[in-house]
Amino acid sequence: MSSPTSVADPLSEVRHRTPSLARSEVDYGLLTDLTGFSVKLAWVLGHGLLSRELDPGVTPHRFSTLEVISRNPGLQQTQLAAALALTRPATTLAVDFWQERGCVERRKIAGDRRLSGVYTTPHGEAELERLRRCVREADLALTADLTPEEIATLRRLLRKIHR
Amino acid sequence: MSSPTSVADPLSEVRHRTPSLARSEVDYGLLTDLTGFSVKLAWVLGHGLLSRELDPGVTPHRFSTLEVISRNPGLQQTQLAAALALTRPATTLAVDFWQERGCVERRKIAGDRRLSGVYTTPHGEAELERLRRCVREADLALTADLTPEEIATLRRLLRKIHR
DNA sequence: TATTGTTATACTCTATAACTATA
DNA sequence: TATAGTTATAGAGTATAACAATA
Repeated sequence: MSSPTSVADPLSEVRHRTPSLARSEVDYGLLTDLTGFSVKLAWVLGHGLLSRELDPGVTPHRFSTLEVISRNPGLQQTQLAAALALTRPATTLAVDFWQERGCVERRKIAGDRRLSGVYTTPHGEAELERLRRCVREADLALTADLTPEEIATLRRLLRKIHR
Repeated sequence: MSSPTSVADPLSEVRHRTPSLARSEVDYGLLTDLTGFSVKLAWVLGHGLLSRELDPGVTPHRFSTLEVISRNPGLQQTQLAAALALTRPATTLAVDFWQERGCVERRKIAGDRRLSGVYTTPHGEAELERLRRCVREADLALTADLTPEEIATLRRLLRKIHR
């Protein structure tokens, strides 16, 4: 079970810092009828829950970067940028972030000295394993009010949107 | 019907600037199994579609502000801040933005001279009507691959998340 | 002393452009 | 000349704190 009464329920805590169509006194007009606005509210809530779960400085986006590096050893930064829709400068900074923490390293690729592949270090893998647990927990909290069938349906429909 | 072949399909155009689990060569690992990541991708896509549809400078967030002001005449800025999860300084700037464009005005409230209510102007209402059409169009584009039943289901499930 | 709203300031994130080193 | 990656710089957005006016 989760921790006792001393720590507030993270879901309801983050929810109170999120706009709500249902709880609010104000009239949201057209926004109520927009799928995009509902998607945004769900995203704000999910981002808040996950940010709260992760270490300070480790944003959801930075976690995604490390996860993709881990699953694609030797990925070039240009490919990483394409996969996460980052600019190349932003990718440099993201890789710097994890490299400074000893979680990834750049290795020169033989044959073309402009290129370097990015790899997780053993310490990075250990960190990632810990972060993955936080991420799974935040994702469970996000969908806590849904049945497994509803979660599956929601994912299927969202995937039809973003593919 | 929409415009002819000279203008590219906005959905596919924005999609190409969005990360994609399905189209990409890279392995997204755990991210594939996260509802939160799917929500984020859908949000990025929707935000891109809507930004593209609105005038330069008019962000989705600023549209929401104007819509809420319009539907709640005389709302105080503190209430507006609470409804949209803005800080009060951010609310001041958002109201300034629309006031500079002649779309809203602040009116002093009799009885407590600290307070002022925010109202749309006739010009603001006309602008809003035009913007609402853009917003509806972007929302239709976002859900173009879903049936009406699927859209209803998606909204119901998202609402269960953010309430 | 508390509250509404504004101003000042700083920080993060991102985007563009310019630079380097290779090819 | 084109490309991978870096650095420099500027812009948008947001957050905190300090402030003014009023209660």
